[in-house]
Amino acid sequence: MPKRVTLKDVAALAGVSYQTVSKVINHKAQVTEDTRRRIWSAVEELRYRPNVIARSLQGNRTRTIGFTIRSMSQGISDPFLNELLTSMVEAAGRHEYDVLVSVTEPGDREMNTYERLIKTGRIDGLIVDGTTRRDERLAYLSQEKFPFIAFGRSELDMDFPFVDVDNFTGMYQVIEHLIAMGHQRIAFVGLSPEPPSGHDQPASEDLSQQSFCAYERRRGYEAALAAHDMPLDPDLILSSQIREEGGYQAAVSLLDRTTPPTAAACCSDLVALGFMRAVRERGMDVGPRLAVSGFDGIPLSAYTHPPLTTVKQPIKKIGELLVNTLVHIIESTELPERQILLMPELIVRQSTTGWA
Amino acid sequence: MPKRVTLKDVAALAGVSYQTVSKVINHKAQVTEDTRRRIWSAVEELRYRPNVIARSLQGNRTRTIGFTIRSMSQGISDPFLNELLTSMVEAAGRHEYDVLVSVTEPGDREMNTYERLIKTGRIDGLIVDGTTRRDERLAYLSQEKFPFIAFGRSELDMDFPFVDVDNFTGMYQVIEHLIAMGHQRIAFVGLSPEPPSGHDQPASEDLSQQSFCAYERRRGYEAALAAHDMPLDPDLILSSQIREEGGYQAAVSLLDRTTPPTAAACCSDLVALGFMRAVRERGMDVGPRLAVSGFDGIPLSAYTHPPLTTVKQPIKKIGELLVNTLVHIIESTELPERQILLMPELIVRQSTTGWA
DNA sequence: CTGTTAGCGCGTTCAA
DNA sequence: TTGAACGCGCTAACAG
Repeated sequence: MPKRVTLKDVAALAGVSYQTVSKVINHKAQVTEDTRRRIWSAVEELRYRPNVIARSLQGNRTRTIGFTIRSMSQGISDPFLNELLTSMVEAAGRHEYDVLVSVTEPGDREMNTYERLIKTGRIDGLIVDGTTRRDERLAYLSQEKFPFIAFGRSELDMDFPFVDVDNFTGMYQVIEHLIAMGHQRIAFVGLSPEPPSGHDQPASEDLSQQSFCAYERRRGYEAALAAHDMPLDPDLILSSQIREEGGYQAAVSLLDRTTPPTAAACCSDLVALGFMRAVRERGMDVGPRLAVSGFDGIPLSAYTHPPLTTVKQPIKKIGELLVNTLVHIIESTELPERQILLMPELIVRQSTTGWA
Repeated sequence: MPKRVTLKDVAALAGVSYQTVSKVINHKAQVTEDTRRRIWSAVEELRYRPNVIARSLQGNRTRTIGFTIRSMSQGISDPFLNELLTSMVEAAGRHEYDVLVSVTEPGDREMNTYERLIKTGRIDGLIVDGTTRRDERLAYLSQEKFPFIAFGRSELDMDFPFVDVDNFTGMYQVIEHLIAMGHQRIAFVGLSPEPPSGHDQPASEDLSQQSFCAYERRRGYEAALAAHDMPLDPDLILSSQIREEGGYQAAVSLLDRTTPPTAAACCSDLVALGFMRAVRERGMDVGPRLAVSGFDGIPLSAYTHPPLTTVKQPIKKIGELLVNTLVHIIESTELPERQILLMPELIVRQSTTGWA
């Protein structure tokens, strides 16, 4: 580790006290033009950069925001992370903040992780991903009055800041589209964090385990059917693991029935891909007679075979809004909006329409 | 922001000096069983957690490692990031380190970003991604004697720690496989960071801009052809943007020729997907007569249509090795190996063999 | 205009 | 076995 240059080194070279250097660097000083120049040239010569740790200690703020991803099998969709993280880090940079990433595993020790995160003083605020219907993490952070923002909502008896996409409407639009294409038996492939449960048995009845966004999407499915006076057949509602394999298995279980559905609305693009693979393995074609839709709008969805009908989330914008809003909260500056709901966009492609 | 509990608060409650508390907490004290118990119960009651910023300042180490991703269009493949980052963060956690993520954009200001990163004292070491053939970042870090490790090698006149995959051999194996399948005209679709250049004109001759791993893969391609006495046709070597779109465009340019190739070895799975889409749009089938291969072995590659022949990188292991090695370097502890080269694994699927 | 004193929370002396 | 003094690098408040 190279020796670090400190204020005192600069001060020595410039022939002033180091406190004066500090003032000049922070533009909080009335100094003669001469000493200012001496100081800045010493800074340049020594390539001095202020120690952010010392600054943090003294200022009681780290200019760092935390971001927790839930390890594998839950939380954000793979191909999103890059884009989300990049947009968050870039947005943070614009406010001169850094981003610290932590991985948390749902379970007993999870709250300990959060406690450590917020009580050791290494971050000024936290971005929480993958909210559940009853998310204790949010309740905890709120109770501790720690600045945070959630990517996704939750059914809590409290207000908290969030950025979310209207998953209900997104799925509603998908189902309406499928109905418009003439489908009568539309399956819904939901998400479950753990190994696939069978039919309509959520992996656990515990609301604190159920993904909020998956729940919203399912509500959108049910509402759309109801709005068109179509029956809700519990046998057509599955939940699958979050990745390709889950969709594959769901498809197997659906397609081998005597009366399989003619359309499947999947809760993620990756799941839809797994689903489509199973379809092809059975020698069938994905298209108007057996429609498959995804959710997320990952870039890849345009390049699958057939290209996937999906709902696109404005992921870059989400990252920016999360960071910008959180920074406002941290700095207690004026805030246009603490709760932001974005509309997703239905993208219709050949996986539901065929090649016409 | 809630008020923070400090050592002094604990000391007051336990009725001892705060220095004593510090010793007990760090297990560096001979104290009576009685005071020890009083202290720990005070810690519990107050839910005291040591302030890591203060610790960092005093100890001159932050227990934080930095990870720089190159923003969009370069660097690590999308679907990898989640897995790599997760494995890195988890591995770091085992050493009680955190991970700070930065985004850097290749260009003039890039080195400033690195200077800031290492001179402001916020990280103890750095993991550098997306190395180029002549990577000035590595030279700079090395010259500054800042602890770092690269994901990927570089052609520098110096030794530095890295974890890399043998991309040369990986691509070599792909080409041998294609040759064994009877192909005589095998195209190579390389990677270029910027908008696609035409033929064999690297976006720039500047080695500091050329991706090292892409170069290695191309060398593997050339070596395999040579080993089988096959001619090297410059017209069959393209470079494409790193994502799906690039593969799509490369395919368009290849397939519309009078004598198109019968196989295409792509430098990434995403590129291969774009390629395959273009093939299908022309009413052709990907398979033994028009083979396409990828590189990376992202989970998705098993679910494409047809499933993609690819080279799988042990990404989780890479993340762990990067972190473990870097921590050894930071702490100057014994080190089994500073330069680690992992063998990738060829996975043959139907995109080159067809459905038998 | 500039330097001095003080303290952020902690770990490490060294005395008591 | 415990506590007092000191300093990590910096900024803030005040004194000169």
